[in-house]
Amino acid sequence: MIKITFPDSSVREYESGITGYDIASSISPRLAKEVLSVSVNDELWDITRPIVNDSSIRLHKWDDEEGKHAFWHSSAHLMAEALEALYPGMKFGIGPAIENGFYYDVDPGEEIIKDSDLPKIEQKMKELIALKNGYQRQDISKKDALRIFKEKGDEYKQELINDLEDGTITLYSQGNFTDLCRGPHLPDTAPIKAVKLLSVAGAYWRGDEKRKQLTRIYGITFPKKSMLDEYLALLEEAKKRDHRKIGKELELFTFSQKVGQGLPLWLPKGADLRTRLEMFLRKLQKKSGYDQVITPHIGQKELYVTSGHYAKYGADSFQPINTPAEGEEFLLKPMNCPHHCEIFKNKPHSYKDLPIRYAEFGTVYRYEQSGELHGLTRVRGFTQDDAHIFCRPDQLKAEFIDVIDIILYIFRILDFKDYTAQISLRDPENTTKYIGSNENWDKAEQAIIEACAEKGLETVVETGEAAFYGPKLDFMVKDAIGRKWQLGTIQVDYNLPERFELEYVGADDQKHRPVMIHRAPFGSMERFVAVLIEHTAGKFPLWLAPEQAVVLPISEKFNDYAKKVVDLLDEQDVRAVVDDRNEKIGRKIRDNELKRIPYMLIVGEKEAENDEVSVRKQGEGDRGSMKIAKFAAILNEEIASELAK
RNA sequence: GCCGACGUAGCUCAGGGGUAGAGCGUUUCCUUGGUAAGGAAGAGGUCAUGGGUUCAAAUCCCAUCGUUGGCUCCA
Repeated sequence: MIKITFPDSSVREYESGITGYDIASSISPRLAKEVLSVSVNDELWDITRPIVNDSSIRLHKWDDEEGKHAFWHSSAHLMAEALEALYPGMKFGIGPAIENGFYYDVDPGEEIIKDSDLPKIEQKMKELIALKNGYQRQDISKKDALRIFKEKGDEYKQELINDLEDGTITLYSQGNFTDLCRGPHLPDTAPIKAVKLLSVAGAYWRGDEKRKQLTRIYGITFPKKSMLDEYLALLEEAKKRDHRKIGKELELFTFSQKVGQGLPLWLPKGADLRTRLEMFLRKLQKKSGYDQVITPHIGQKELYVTSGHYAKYGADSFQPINTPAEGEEFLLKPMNCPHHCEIFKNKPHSYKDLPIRYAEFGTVYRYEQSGELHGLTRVRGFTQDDAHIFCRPDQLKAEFIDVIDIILYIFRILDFKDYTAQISLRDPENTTKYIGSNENWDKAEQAIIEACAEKGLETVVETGEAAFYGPKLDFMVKDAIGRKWQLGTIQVDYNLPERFELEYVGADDQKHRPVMIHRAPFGSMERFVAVLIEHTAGKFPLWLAPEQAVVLPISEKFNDYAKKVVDLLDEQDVRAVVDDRNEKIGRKIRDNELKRIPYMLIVGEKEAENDEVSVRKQGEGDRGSMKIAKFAAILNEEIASELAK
């Protein structure tokens, strides 16, 4: 007999050799039907694998990550089986479960797999599901594993096996398909009731663009047909929040082929929104001791040679601008830090002056590869809400924490709850990617980790994700369909102060090197506005809305009164416009609802007689009539409460 | 940059080897209406651009540009 410990710490005895499935059955038939995988001493197992030692277990159903994972991973194998049947000789890379579904990277040789081939692959998968083949696990020696895949002619699997320890290698087979795999898998294909292959993409083998590009097929499966329908409906719904769509509908921004790709044109309402965000941050920064500076859009190439950016990015960025005078070379400003370093050097600084905080809404230009451009979230010309803090080493942590506070404050005001704070450290295996001494890197990384710990900030650590000159703390926020974008960023830098030979005079009358913090709470105005649009679906908070109210005259007879209302509201700092089209009130309401203007003010004979407006809130409906001044007061109160979070 | 998809009126899209369609928007006229689409008439397109095939190309083929789902990259 063995002892099985459950998550609630209860312990039951079972015969040695019991399986996860058997344990689930012993609890309830329903659980047995739903269990997909099992964690045995925190290792994920098949529910058919015999447990022979005392263990603590967790059973996973569809609702658990681990359950879905087994389901989708098994689906990936199923797709591979279908592919092998349809395309004999196809070679396989890796095929994992992902957050939503699964993919498989395959090398179809001479064949090209297109979107239009997906239905026939789906069809094959459905045929294979009907066979209800079991997934068989098999331990195998490294030598045998290599032999099998060598015979099959699959060099990708051989490469993977070569990186594995002998004694840890397992194969899984279902039907005619055998794959190198750690598992776990479903007992058989029967639970897979709905299949949808979503897209075809190119993906470099092992993520290395110097290696062969394989064909990646994305798919998703569900235990019920209705769940697939719901998922697809959800995706459709999410697409309605796409900032590119809403940006067009609400006339916030546009692009022009003639101006160039990745170069956004802000339309009046978008510019208004963006300016308001800038003013908001300006005010916040003023309170936090920042000084606003302004620097030019180009700088001598030499400036970026000094900063190290030219060596790192020069070849892959916009090329130098040449002037009629010989030998002059300028670069479009790809970042503001070198300029700010030169501002710091404008005069000598005492330790008493520090920290010095230079802020600038600095527009920068970066040559992003064409395939990387994406709406407003990835562009070639954008404006960073940048600032550089020059401080003494003993001030670093406090400064860092202050910046975290600014970012969290902004997220709170704008209701961004679902964010990830990511600490990006350098890859210790590959230090040539970075500049600066090991000692400085260690100090900088330590400072970030300590500051986060002190703030009690929940973080994830990514090694190898640091900037080339220093580690950073990034705040990642998801868009409508779940893609993560970096918004706020804080970076510690010991390198630029050294390269620019920045100094201050200490209490000891000696020269010392300041530490630098790069930070941008929004990240860039473009990306921030994009994510804000997707979060709000274009229904901006009142304080940000380009138009806060629209006055709707019942008939053209009341257009003059409507204009008077707008003027009166303007005196109370309320942004209002008139819809004076020759349309019925129902039509005006509909159109302005769709424009997401927060308040509609309906005016006709009754209102004109009493200096009133009939108030209607966007998405909510009639709020009754009130004096114009009262409405303005209510609106300003609402704004105050939005900004008091 | 790479793999896949797409590009038709301001917007959303249908069509498709025989010379251009719808709805919305826009313009004019009628209507002056009280809480989510009033009516009529008109204007508007070198079917992304450049080649090729063909008696004939918006339609088929190639290239380029742009957009897009991914990959890589992201100072």
